[in-house]
Amino acid sequence: MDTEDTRRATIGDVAAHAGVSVTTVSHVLSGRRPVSTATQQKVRRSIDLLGFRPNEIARSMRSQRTHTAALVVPNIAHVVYPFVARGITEELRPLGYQISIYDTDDDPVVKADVLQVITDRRVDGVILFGFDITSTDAAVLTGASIPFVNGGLNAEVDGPYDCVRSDQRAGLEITTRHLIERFGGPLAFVGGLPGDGPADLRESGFRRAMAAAGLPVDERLVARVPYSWEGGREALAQLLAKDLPIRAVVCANDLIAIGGMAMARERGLRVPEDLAFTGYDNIEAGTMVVPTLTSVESFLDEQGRSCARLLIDRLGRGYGGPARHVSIDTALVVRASSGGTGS
Amino acid sequence: MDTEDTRRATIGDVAAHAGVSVTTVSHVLSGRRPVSTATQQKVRRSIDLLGFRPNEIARSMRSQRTHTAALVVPNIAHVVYPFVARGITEELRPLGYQISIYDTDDDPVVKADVLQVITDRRVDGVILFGFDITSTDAAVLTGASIPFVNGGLNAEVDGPYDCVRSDQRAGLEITTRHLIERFGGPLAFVGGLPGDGPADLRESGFRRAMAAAGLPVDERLVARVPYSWEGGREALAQLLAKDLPIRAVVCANDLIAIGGMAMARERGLRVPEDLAFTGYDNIEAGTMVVPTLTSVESFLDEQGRSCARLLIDRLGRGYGGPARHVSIDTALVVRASSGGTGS
DNA sequence: CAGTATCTGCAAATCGTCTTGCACACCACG
DNA sequence: CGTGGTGTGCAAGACGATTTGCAGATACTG
Repeated sequence: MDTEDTRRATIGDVAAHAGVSVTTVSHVLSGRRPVSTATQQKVRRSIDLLGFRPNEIARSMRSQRTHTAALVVPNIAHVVYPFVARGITEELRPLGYQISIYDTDDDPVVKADVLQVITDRRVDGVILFGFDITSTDAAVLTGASIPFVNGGLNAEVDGPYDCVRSDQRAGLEITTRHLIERFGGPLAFVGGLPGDGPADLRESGFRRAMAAAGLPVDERLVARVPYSWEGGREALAQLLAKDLPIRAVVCANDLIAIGGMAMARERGLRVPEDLAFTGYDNIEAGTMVVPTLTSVESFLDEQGRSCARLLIDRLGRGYGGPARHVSIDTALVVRASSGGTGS
Repeated sequence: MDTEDTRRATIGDVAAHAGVSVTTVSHVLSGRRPVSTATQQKVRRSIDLLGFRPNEIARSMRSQRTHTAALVVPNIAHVVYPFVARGITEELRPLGYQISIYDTDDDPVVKADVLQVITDRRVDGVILFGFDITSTDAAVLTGASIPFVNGGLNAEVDGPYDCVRSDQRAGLEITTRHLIERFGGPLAFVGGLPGDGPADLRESGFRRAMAAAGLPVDERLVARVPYSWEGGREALAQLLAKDLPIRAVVCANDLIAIGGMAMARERGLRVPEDLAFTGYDNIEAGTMVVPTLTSVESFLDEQGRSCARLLIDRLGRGYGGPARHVSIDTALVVRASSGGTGS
């Protein structure tokens, strides 16, 4: 038996209980018009007694604002996105925004659907992270006058939308330069498969650093494999089989580097004494393998925070004005795999 | 300047454009009353022309349903929660629910606030994962008649709420038994700090398996440290310093095990020939360290799916009926750290 | 004492959708 | 020609809050 009334109290219930009109209750709540102290107290007591809380749906209906920002990501289980989400939340929650995270399951159809749904729900703003934005996607949002920010690896620096990214090319230049300074050469490079998002950017970073140091790239020492531990093992097996001298390996991400190190050690090489390694992304596993892995930190939480700030800014300015582009710096984290200690 | 009208079309605009009443448009949309084919076509054309989409806020207001479920987690950046989120999404999205993920920043105050806010927004249901539910938390939700399900390590099997958990005690019994069968003894145990959520449960699993095998627990071989890589290193350093014979180490999670293995190898021990290890949680890093780590998989996505199913069920049945409790089985994953191959 | 501010508080309209009660037209049947 | 279905469509009233126009009390001013 429900002793409790199942329906939540409305502002009307409060007004009736306090013996005033709904207007008065609303004014007590919002403070937009003066209300006598006596009346205020009556009203507040009724509110407490009835456990009244304003219905946000009704509020949104009236005010046309939902105090909600949506974060859309391709796959929340991919390591990078949770950190981005935390950065965004930290920035936006204090301003009274709730963050709803939506996962598109790596499926463009689901992405389109999600975008439509959040548009129908009239979120105040959207942060897309980790996508190539299609013009249809953008049209859905702009058509509903919903501001959005694009972040992540594929965010177009030159696009017409606000965007945030980290400069991966520069990041790979840093690791390459680091290995050149410490060991000279010859250097091998293990990249991701072409077309896999950041692969081209990262490889171009390697090449640029080599060129800047006046070193030629030996194409026999360039391998491209899936961004995985197994990929790294395979790449190193191939490289070592060629029996060419190699002093260090620049890897395009940490999984490849960790797999590569494992293979090198299986083949009797000492890391970093015989062969040094660097990775990219600074994943947790890199701190737990032996030797610990030199990598590049791209400050995902900061990327998230930047997205949030851009969105806030856009919320204030409306759709007008130029698109803003923010680049987040990366940082080298030197560990044992490249000789360790300091940078 | 704005060629586009910034306001989205409403059902009224459609009606005016098609020369019919809003009722008719609504009936075309919902199909709840027959509408002549000619009228239907007129209306549909107007809808397309105007790009009309029903305002979900207004819909929710009217229907008292938001088609939204909230997932609340302590910290989305903690490895386990994204997988849970994926499981939930997979189960709930096909049923037309949107999933909003909320992060409480490991802060009970934020948790209370988030719960209040999602209540105010009238989500249809809530999944709490990874919390100790306080009676206040529950009261907020039940007071608003919002069904919820509690999942995760601390979900109370005997509590009055629907809940899902994996049997960690059984999981640790499995690893302990596995090591006993392979190596006999003596066995050491490295657990988490007492009071840190699952620590007590996991330790009791170890003890139960030892008792079942008729083996005494040597308390000198029991260490308790933070659930971290550093904790594992420290624990092994302490244990090895005692200079007692140890054949294998049961660790309460993978981070501890990986750190412990690293320390053991630094001290010149071979893993698993001199000292075998097992972990718990089956994190990715365990597949990348040398030797690879034997662990326990607890099927987080399946836990998520179960939560979702329980919630759906509750959504259908309403608040009545008994609380349901689901336990998700765990599975041993044997890798090199305990001798490898097969189970 | 009349005239004018300043407080208070109410009634009613609004946000966008869905649903219910009616009404009108048309057809068929006895 | 009445009677009773079907189709078809409109007007009006929720849902729960906010805001605006008004009006009755007071209090202050000349």
